[in-house]
Amino acid sequence: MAKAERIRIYDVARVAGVSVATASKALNDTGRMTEQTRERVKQTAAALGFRPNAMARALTQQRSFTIGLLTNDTYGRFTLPVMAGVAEALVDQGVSVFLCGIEDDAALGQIHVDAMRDKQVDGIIAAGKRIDRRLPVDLSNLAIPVVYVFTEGPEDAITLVSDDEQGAREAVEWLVQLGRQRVVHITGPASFASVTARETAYRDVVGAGAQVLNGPWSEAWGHEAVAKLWDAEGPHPDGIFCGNDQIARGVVDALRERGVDVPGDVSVVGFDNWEIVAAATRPPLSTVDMNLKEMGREAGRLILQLAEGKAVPAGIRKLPCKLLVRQSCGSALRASHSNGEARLGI
Amino acid sequence: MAKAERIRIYDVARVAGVSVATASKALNDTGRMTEQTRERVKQTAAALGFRPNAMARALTQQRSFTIGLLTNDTYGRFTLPVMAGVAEALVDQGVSVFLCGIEDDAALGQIHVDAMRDKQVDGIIAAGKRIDRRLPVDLSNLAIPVVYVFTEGPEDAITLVSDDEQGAREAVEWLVQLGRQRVVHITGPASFASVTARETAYRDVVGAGAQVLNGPWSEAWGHEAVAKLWDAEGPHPDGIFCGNDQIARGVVDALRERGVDVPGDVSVVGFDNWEIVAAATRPPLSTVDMNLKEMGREAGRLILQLAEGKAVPAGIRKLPCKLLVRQSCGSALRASHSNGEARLGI
DNA sequence: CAGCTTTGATAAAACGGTTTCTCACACAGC
DNA sequence: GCTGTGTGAGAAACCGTTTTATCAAAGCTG
Repeated sequence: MAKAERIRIYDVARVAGVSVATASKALNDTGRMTEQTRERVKQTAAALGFRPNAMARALTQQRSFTIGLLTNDTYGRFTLPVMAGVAEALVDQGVSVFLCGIEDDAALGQIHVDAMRDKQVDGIIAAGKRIDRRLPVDLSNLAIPVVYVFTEGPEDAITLVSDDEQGAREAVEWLVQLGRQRVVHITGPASFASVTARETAYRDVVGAGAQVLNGPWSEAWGHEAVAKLWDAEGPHPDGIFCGNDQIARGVVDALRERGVDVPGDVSVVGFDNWEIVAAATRPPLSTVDMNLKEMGREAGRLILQLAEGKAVPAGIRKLPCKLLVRQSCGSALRASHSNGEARLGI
Repeated sequence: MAKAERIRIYDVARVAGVSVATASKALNDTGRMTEQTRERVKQTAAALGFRPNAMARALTQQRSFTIGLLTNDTYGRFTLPVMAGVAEALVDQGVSVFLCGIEDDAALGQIHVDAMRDKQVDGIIAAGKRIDRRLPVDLSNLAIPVVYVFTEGPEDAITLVSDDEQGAREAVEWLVQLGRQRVVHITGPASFASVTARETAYRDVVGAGAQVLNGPWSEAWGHEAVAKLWDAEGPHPDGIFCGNDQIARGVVDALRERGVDVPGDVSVVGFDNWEIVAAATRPPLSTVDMNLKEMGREAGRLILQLAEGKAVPAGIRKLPCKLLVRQSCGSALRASHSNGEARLGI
């Protein structure tokens, strides 16, 4: 099969016996003409396998059907699901996504933003890995719509973040519902906004007797925190709400090594639903899912609206988290909705 | 700051007092003119902040400075580093990357390939997660250069894969060098080409007394395999080469639970260098890194060559793996080169 | 049947660049 | 002084679409 010359609308018009203008209008369902003519052009185009040149089209219209996804988290745990959601929301509309990792590098960020502008993207989605940090790029005064996802944006921007407080509340309430009396919170560094948000919710639910341990976001810290708690005087906790899944995994491992039964003696809940960690924990970890993919979908929808010129009210939108119950809490009354078990290749 | 109208080359020409043609030639370092004129145009362009419209440029030239990255592994462990490498190799050349996840879905794949063609990408990189599986898309007869990475391509294609045999050989030789006498191999399903490649190398090095256990690619299988080995009669292994890091982590955990010292009694090596698993294992896991990022870089370089019309010989290129020594083997004589500790956010 | 409106289709002008061709001019050679 | 030659610059064509303006023919109206 010869690599055929690409068919242009000119060819379609010639074969269909009409002018280029008519062909264009027929294919785009615009303008006026006999239904018969329109149909003939369409069939000719289909028969010839005509596909319009997106560059030429973008030049005349004001749309390139292209958006830029700028991310800090190349290509980490947070941006990944977001990307998947964005792509999912846009593929139906024929919109393609430029992926640009900027790695906390302002210069690199500028390069990518410039490249995006040159390539006339219809919008930019800026995605991060912390909701209390800005990306090292200036996207204001850009004449291109911008949506911020899981990162801090300017005051008057459209920003999508997770509702950490609500997620944490659900998790802790679940532990309390299970009858746990002494629930502690082992979490990350207090410098993170999500840490304080989750902690606030935790204290709200637990009330007096709240106990929070801050440390690094690591399995090792989970071990260490358990050691602290169990080596201390007095009654041990019977419920542990962890700031993320890595800490939770460390906690569960440490408890097992001490002969403490999870979920028999202690219920443990994590945060993030990082499948690879949560599903491999023994027993599998109950955890809070931030619905990052849905966040991506929503970002895609919003940027599309903006690209089409529709107005979207600015402000911060918190998207709800969802508690995902596995086996680390016991008594799984709540439906599991195990959405997507880890598909682990080699 | 008003969102200024975009500066066109027309504006540059007018301000510089030359024709559009001259301006274009000045900026692209083509054509003939006084060095003085050229410089004046360039300075005018810089002063005005002129940036050429990539769409318009792509229409006349035959380059869109855009490539498509088609991946099966949305957005998993293998494609991620590959993407990073690709992007790194291309950003300097002003080439942007369309990321398209196709999820083993032929229809979705076709949609994305069509979208790429419409958008006139200069090349396509097809990346997978298994070197013995094809992507569910037909990229032959495409009139656009294609490079296959970490996936099986057509016979006459340009394909980049990891050299599993060499990597496995290095790992096992390292165990033997350390004085390990009874090295076993716990690995994934035999249906994977990489499993047989690694096994072949293992048997080559170990010779008589080789023992291979196949199972799923999971931590659980690591536990199970250790149980089988240690519950059996006769002397226990003193070296274990694992088919991936998850299995290795299961093995190390299982050994610790049995009171077997790693690396004192047994040396363990994994495969993949999946930081989040390998670095969190206690002790941190020695493992084989497949250099996926370098594979991505090479793919980027190749696709660039092809896009520029240069010929590149077809065939399968195996890129070497690198043994990364951490603490699960003992006696770390070999330099560690711990390239990039896990940067774990919240 | 003259005058007006609607209809179907087209020619031509964008879009924002690059590239090919043409041309005026200065300069050297005879 | 006339011709050839290189040089700097610009006019115009082109890339492949969309869109606007135009127009002939047909259909109505009174």
